[in-house]
Amino acid sequence: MAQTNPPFMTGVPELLLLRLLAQREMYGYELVRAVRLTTGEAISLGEGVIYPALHSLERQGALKSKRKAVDGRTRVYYSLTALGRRRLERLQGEWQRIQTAVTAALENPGRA
Amino acid sequence: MAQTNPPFMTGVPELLLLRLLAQREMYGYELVRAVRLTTGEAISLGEGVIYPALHSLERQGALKSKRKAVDGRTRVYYSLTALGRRRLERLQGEWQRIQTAVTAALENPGRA
DNA sequence: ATCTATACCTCTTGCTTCAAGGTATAGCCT
DNA sequence: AGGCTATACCTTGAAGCAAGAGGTATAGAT
Repeated sequence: MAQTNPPFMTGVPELLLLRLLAQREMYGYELVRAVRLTTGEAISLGEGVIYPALHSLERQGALKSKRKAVDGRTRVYYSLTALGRRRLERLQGEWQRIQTAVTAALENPGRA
Repeated sequence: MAQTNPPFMTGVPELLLLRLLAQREMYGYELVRAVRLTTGEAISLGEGVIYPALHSLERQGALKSKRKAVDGRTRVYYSLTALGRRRLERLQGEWQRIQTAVTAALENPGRA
């Protein structure tokens, strides 16, 4: 059980969170569903992935949080900082680089 | 020093090795250069990645090896087994799934 | 009263990649 | 002879991360 280190997923949670939060502020539980939706159910991240990732990003200054009470529930809304936006851009570039390279290698492993 | 867990690289070495060896048998040192070439220098895997990966894949029965002496040097040539071919197909599908989902989420994080 | 959905959280388990370092031969230049 | 580079194999240690399982608590519906 507990499939550890699933292929191609390293860095993906962070990238998706930053991308979603670049649009509007959201809270953890909401992000769990948003990831499933925006990836067309192809990627599903559990709370055990989302929450630690959010905390880590906040600790590093990429996100800032704000508690809000809604319908007697407490939500923690996250939004991007300037540092977070730069981080998103950098990560997005990395993704582009690797995605392009791997796809090219798969299609044409004979020549560069 | 030692950039650990670089984003988006998990599973990539294995995928690239299987893909290259699906074309023709190759030896470790050759694969190091082949990866650089076929990815247009975008991805460069050191020997510390290649050799352990090859050993692991062989142990799991995805590869078989054959020693050859060439010009007084000993090379270990690897080639795919039937199990390795199935593994390549499965991994390639995984890559496709995640690559498509992430790209879609990056372009259009608002709607599925 | 029970169950489901919402909403937060932590801990442990396995990986995996990567850099650095280690061995040995062949060929070239000085 | 001596030194350097390229070839060719290899191992070890560090750092971190995704995932599942499990834990707490409130609101609303059956």
